Amino acid sequence: MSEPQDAQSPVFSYEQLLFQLLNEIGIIQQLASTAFGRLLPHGLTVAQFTLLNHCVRMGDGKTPAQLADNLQVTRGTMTSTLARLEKKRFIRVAPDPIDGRAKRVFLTDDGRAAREDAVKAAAPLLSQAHPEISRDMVTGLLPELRVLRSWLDQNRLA
Amino acid sequence: MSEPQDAQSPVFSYEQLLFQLLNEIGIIQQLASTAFGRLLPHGLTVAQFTLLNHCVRMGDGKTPAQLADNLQVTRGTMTSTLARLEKKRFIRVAPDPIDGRAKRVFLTDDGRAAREDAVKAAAPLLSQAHPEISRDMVTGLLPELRVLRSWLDQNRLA
DNA sequence: GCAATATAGTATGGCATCAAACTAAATGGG
DNA sequence: CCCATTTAGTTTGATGCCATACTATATTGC
Repeated sequence: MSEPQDAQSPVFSYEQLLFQLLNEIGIIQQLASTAFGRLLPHGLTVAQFTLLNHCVRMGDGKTPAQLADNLQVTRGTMTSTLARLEKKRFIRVAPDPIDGRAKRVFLTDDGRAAREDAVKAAAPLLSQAHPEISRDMVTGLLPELRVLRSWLDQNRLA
Repeated sequence: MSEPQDAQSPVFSYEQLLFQLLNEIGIIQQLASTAFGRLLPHGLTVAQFTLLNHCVRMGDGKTPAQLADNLQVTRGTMTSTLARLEKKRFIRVAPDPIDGRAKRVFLTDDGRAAREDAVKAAAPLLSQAHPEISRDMVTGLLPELRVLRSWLDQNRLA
């Protein structure tokens, strides 16, 4: 029915192009996260690894509310993920000594070790992308996607 | 502790960079899909809209297995989404006259209308991204992300 | 033809996610 | 001081998603 279209031509509206982009991003996310999740050790899920990784890289001792904000999930979601990680003894959750409403989240030694194992388990899969996905392509994409993320973050509708 | 690093410098390994990229993509996906889901009409979810939209754009009459493959979800997931859309009368699912195992999925008039409404509801949000996210940026990102998606698709472990 | 295999679809169970409603503690304006 | 509001965290219910195990139908090899 329709001819193949070059993305440069004005046949696609800006809205259509942006929608295609977000669509592509959605599928990449799904494929990558499913593949990654399959090889995580210690029964870790992607969400659980993401939290451990964040604590290792950004420092622990944050409140659940801060973590939820940093990782872009609701507090309810964070409550659930923290409970699962605590049951596995990968984190420790202590009451905040100053603010009676708040808690503080700390990594355990087991948690650090599990995160290390996960990083080691994932490395081969990532390496496999080379050379089809070149380093230049990755370094080129990163700043632009950060702009996009930043915009979405700012314009979050509450 | 550590100095800010330019992504071009070899301080980040290829694996680390790719991981950062996938991380960024994950967060973009989550923010975009949550925002999009909030303004969908008729109680549509993102997954349900995606299916309707696919049928409108790529033609209906496909089997659930084909749809699952096209949209990159498992067949179990597709069974569930199809059931919800059928309950809303947005699609019709008929047995395949030739292959006794298969079914065929067709849009209803209500389904087409609901998809139209959804597109109209989403347009303002997408337009809002201009000019922070330029058309050139979008058209530049698209082909590269398609390469990445394609690679992940090919190397799907399973 | 028939047995072995492959494919279509379903069912179950578990995790992640959001929205909305809720409890408890802190904060701020009179 | 106290009440109203804000903030931290939890709970509940719904959806999406995967993995796994299952049924039913088709295909293939002998």
